[in-house]
Amino acid sequence: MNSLTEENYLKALFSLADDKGEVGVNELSKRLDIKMPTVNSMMKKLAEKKLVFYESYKPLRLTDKGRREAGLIIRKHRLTEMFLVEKMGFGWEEVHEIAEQVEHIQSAAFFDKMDVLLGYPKVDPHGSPIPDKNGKLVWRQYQKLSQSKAGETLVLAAVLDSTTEFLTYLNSRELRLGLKIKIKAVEPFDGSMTVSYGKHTALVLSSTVTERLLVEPAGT
Amino acid sequence: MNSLTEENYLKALFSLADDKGEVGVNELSKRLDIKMPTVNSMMKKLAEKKLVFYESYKPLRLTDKGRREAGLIIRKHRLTEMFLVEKMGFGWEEVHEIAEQVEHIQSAAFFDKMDVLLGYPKVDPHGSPIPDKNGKLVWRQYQKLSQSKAGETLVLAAVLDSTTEFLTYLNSRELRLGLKIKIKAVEPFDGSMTVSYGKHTALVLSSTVTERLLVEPAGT
DNA sequence: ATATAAAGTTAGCTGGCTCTAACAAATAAA
DNA sequence: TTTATTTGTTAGAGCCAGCTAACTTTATAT
Ligand SMILES: [Mn+2]
Ligand SMILES: [Mn+2]
Ligand SMILES: [Mn+2]
Ligand SMILES: [Mn+2]
Repeated sequence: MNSLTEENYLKALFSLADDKGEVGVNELSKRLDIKMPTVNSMMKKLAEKKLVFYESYKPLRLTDKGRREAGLIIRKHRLTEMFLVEKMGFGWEEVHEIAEQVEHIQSAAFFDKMDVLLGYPKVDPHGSPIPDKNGKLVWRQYQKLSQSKAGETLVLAAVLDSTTEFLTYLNSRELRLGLKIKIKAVEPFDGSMTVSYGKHTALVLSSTVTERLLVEPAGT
Repeated sequence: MNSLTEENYLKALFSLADDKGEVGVNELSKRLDIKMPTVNSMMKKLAEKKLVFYESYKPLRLTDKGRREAGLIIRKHRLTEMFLVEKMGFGWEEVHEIAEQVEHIQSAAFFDKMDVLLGYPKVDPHGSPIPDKNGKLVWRQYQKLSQSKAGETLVLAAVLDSTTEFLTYLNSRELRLGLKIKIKAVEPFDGSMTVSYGKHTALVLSSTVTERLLVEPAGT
């Protein structure tokens, strides 16, 4: 059994992995807000447990086992967020912090029950996919809103930032998942977009925002 | 903020307190399955935090602050058990272990939401009272089934043992809270009782069982 | 009253997870 | 290609929560 601490390292490794599955110690250190020497020794420990490939001065990589265990924790996190929103009436901006704690509960039955009650959901309230019971996670092919062009109509599919601050900002603009958004103009200077959706006919989104929104073409 | 470890000590102190509110180090040590020297030093730490009164070679006592904080953890534990049974479909025999972990979640909103969804319950699935928001807990005046006499009719109000094993035994005999039980006979030799309830006309309960069941007079 | 047993304490050690300071390797800049 | 910067590692320390061994105090039996 992995400790709560180890679980948080695994999750961070998983989510920081680049296309090659590689993560730097420095990067991980910054994400977790834990100093590099601490991270370094934890990586040696996780390597002992066959969860991480570790070689001096080389990037870190999760083993299959490590990736699986990370996926299972993320599964618990996302099922929890979904449960909190769908069954307990929380807003999507309130659930990440709570799930960060609940994900460490050791009880398969607890999360299985959530899964059943929710009807085996495929995505969490932020549009992120929920890994299956083997910890396997697959993202649908979304792109960032920032990469779309004027004239396109898109559906808001997921957010890349689940902090209360960002989601509260989206709430204030009535931006929700599933919303159909039309891009009216893109300002070349700073990348800000003028968009329309629902009752909003001309709302401006900064690139800070459009970088954090994932969309798919309308009608998929 | 208290650590998970400190919270478990506080809960144990609370539940072991005798009529004078006193608890011995040895007693606490056995309950927590932690050796006496470890308990001893933790008591000094909790005394520093003004949660317990500690004097060498004298019994331990929770301070008002300690009792309040213990009560609030027990509140979270019992609300969780109630939520698991009432809203998630768990059996009363499955919830204690899960609640033992969930009680440490730091989120007032999480437990407030449970409270609202449950309609402000006064007791948990095992008949134990749920402390109020100030951590105050009051037991109704129940007595042990073992203290009742032949001929009496009683209502099963609470269990003193929430282990899976005991509750599974009760399930197998269809013994549930709220059940009306008539005592047909008490065997003086070993204190075992022959009782009738529901479809059961003559079922024998050992004193091990009757010691763990709390009852009140039928018609209260 | 004395001896024995039980309960409580002290001292010193361990493992888990964190840190800072100093050093080494790899990468980027000049 | 040499130098500077960034990244990664080692060494040594501290705090937390546990342990055993040895000792002291209090309670119980004889
Ligand atoms: Mn989240
Ligand atoms: Mn977490
Ligand atoms: Mn319980
Ligand atoms: Mn607990």
